[in-house]
Amino acid sequence: MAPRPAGRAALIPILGEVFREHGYEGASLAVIGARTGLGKGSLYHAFPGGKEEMASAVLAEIEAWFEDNLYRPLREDPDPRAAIRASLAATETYFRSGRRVCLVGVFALGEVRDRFGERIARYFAGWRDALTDALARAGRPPGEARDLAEEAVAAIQGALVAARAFDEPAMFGRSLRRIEARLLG
Amino acid sequence: MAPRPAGRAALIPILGEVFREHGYEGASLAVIGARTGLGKGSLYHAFPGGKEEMASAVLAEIEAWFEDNLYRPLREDPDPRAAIRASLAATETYFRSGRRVCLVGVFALGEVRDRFGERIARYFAGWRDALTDALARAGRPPGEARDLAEEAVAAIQGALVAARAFDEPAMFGRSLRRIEARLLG
DNA sequence: TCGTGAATGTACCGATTGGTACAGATTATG
DNA sequence: CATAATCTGTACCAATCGGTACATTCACGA
Repeated sequence: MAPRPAGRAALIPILGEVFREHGYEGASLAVIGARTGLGKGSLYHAFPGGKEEMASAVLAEIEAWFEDNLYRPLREDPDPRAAIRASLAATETYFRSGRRVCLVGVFALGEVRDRFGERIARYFAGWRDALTDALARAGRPPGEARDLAEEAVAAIQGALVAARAFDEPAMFGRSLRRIEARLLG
Repeated sequence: MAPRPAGRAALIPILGEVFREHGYEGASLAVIGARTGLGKGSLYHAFPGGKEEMASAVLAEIEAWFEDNLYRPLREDPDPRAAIRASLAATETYFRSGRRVCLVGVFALGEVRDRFGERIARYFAGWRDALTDALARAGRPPGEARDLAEEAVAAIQGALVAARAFDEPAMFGRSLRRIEARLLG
């Protein structure tokens, strides 16, 4: 596939934040235009498929980031315990210590799940499986590893919801530390 | 306050489902009308404040339901361990074994949080505090009780997100059983 | 300096949004 | 039956939605 204009790449993080803050349907072309400083002409030039293509590009970037920065290290780091610790630290940074919301989680709860269902499931499954792998390599019995991983992935999502519901971002860090204790304890 | 027409009460559960499925902004008057079988005239007669009043009424019903069926029993049941078990069973039933989403959680993640922020926080705080109370009465040290409660409330939200992301409602029941083990173990 | 294609802003499209106005139907009360 | 209050459907409103069309501007190679 032909390389898209460079500007496109720069837009994706902005689009990500807009989708995070407003959700898929809530992210109108008006607010996207305002945040990117671009008119519809430019937006549709970079993303001929409109909003759907924008969201798809954002999802692709997120998938790639998590694969590179979380899943692969969890699977491949020779020190699985260190990898688990590092992955939780990266998670805290990525979600801005609870001030940022998980776009995939938001999508999962909304109507857009029908549109991106496969990729949403893949994002979560990738996380769970990578964590399962690390836990197993750290000595956990396979079944227990998978259970713990499933629990941790869900707990992270829940911590993001709760931190936002309480309007208390610090809750996210507390949750991550509890999760780390459970995983490594 | 004067009692609203009886029809109003019957509408609220329907409105709740619509808001759950579509979110606040996604629940257009068109779909609300279709689901309730009522025209705008009737809807605005029952809820002069429009969508905001509808959502507010739904939230009020949810708050009351949780207070009556979860929070108060957790605080008052002389057998706190039985109360915790019962509250988790009620939770599984309420969320239809993971097929139903938490409206308050959905609101917390969306833009509507600005509109209902206080009540969203109160819903979560009520849950956490009631569970903290039961755990303390069951013999947990106060700090540990509160931590466990916070973790459990977040975990329930996370389990709902994950169950929907994986499109695997059974995950919710699994999570609840793990939570029960942690709380009572 | 010119030409060319990419990049961009703007006007516009039909559809839909939340909300209002109001006339007519329905119901309860005398 | 008559009258009044309560409901309810429909037509309508301005604003906004996602998306298209197109004329203009821009950067850059020949």
